[in-house]
Amino acid sequence: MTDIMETIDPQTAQLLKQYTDRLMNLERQKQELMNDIKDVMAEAKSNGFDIKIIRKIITILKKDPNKIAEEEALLETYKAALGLI
Amino acid sequence: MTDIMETIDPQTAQLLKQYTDRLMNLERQKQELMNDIKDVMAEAKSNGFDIKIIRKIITILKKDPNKIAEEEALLETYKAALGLI
Amino acid sequence: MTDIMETIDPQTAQLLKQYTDRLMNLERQKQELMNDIKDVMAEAKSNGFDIKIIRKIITILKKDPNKIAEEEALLETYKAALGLI
Amino acid sequence: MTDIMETIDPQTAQLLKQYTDRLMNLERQKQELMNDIKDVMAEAKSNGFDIKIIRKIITILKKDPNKIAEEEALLETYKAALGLI
DNA sequence: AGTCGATTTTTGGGAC
DNA sequence: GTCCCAAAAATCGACT
Repeated sequence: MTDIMETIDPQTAQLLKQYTDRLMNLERQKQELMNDIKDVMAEAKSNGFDIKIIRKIITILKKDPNKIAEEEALLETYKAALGLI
Repeated sequence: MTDIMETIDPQTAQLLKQYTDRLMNLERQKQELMNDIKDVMAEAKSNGFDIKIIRKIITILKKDPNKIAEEEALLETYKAALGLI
Repeated sequence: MTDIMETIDPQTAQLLKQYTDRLMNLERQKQELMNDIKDVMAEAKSNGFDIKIIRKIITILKKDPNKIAEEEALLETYKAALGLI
Repeated sequence: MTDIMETIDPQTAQLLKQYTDRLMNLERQKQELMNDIKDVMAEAKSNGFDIKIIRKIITILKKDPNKIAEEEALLETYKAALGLI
C-alpha cells in the first residue's frame, strides 16, 4: 500500500463541493418527507388503523397496476403449464 | 383462495382514503427527490467523479461524527484481534 | 476523538476468529450455490427459455402462496372500501 | 384484467418444470445457508460481539485487499478536497 | 455504459 | 429501553 495522497486541484474541489452540497440538500428534504410520512402513519394509528396494513396498501398502490395483472397472468400461465390448475 | 370479502363502513373508508391519499402524495414527492439525487449522481459521474466515493462522503456527512469514530475504532480492534493489521 | 485502541484478550480473540471462520465458510457455500443457480439459468436460456421470465416465476414461487392470496384479498377490500370496483 | 391465457406445449412445460424444480431446490439450500448465517450472527451477538462490525469484517475478508486500499485512498483524497480532514 | 434484478444494509414497528 | 421481525432503500453486479 502506498502512502501517496493524490490531491485535487482547487477548481475540481469546488465542483465536488457543489455536488456534495446539492446532494446533502436533497437528502435533507428527503429526510423531512420521511418524517412527515411517519407522522401521518402515527396519526392514522391513533385513529384506529393498523399501520402494518396501511403500509401494505401503500406498497400495493405504488406498484403499477399493470405489474400486478402481469404477475397474476404469468403465475396462471405457469400453473396451467404444470397442470396445477 | 377464499371468497370472503371484508367490508369497511363508509365513514372509515373515507378516512382511510384520506390517509392513503396523503401518504401517496408524500411518497410521490419522495420518489421525485430520489430521482433528483440519481440525476445529480449521474452528472457528477459524467464529470469524472467516483460515485461510490461520493456516496461514502454523503454517508459520513449525514452521520454523527462520534458514531463514525466509535465504529471505526471497534473495527480496528476486531481487525487487530484477528491479526489483519 | 481518542486514539485509544481497545484490545481484546486472546481468548475472546480466538472466539471472534471462530465466528468469522464459520461465517466465511457459510459465505463460501452460499457463493457456490449462487454460481450453480447462474449455471442453471444459463442452461435454461440455451434451451430457449427467457431467463427474465424464469426469474419472475422463481420469485413468485418463493413467495408463500398464502401471502399472494392475502395481498390480493387486501387489495380487493381496499378497492371495495373506496368504491373502485 | 384480460382473460387471455397463453399456453405452453407439454414437452416445453415439462422442461420448464425441470428447470424451476432445480432452481427452487438450489434456492431452498441457499435459504438454509442464509438462516445458518443468521444463527451464527445471533450467537456471536449473544456473546457480546457487535454484529455490524462482524459484517464489515466479513466484507473486508471477501474483498480484494488492493481494492480496499484504493477506495480508502480515494475517499481520503475527496475528504481532503472538501476540507473534512 | 445503462438498465435491471439481486443482495445487503437500514429503518421502522411491535413485543416484552 | 432493547431486541426481533418485516419492509424499504442503497448498493452491487449481471446482462445487453
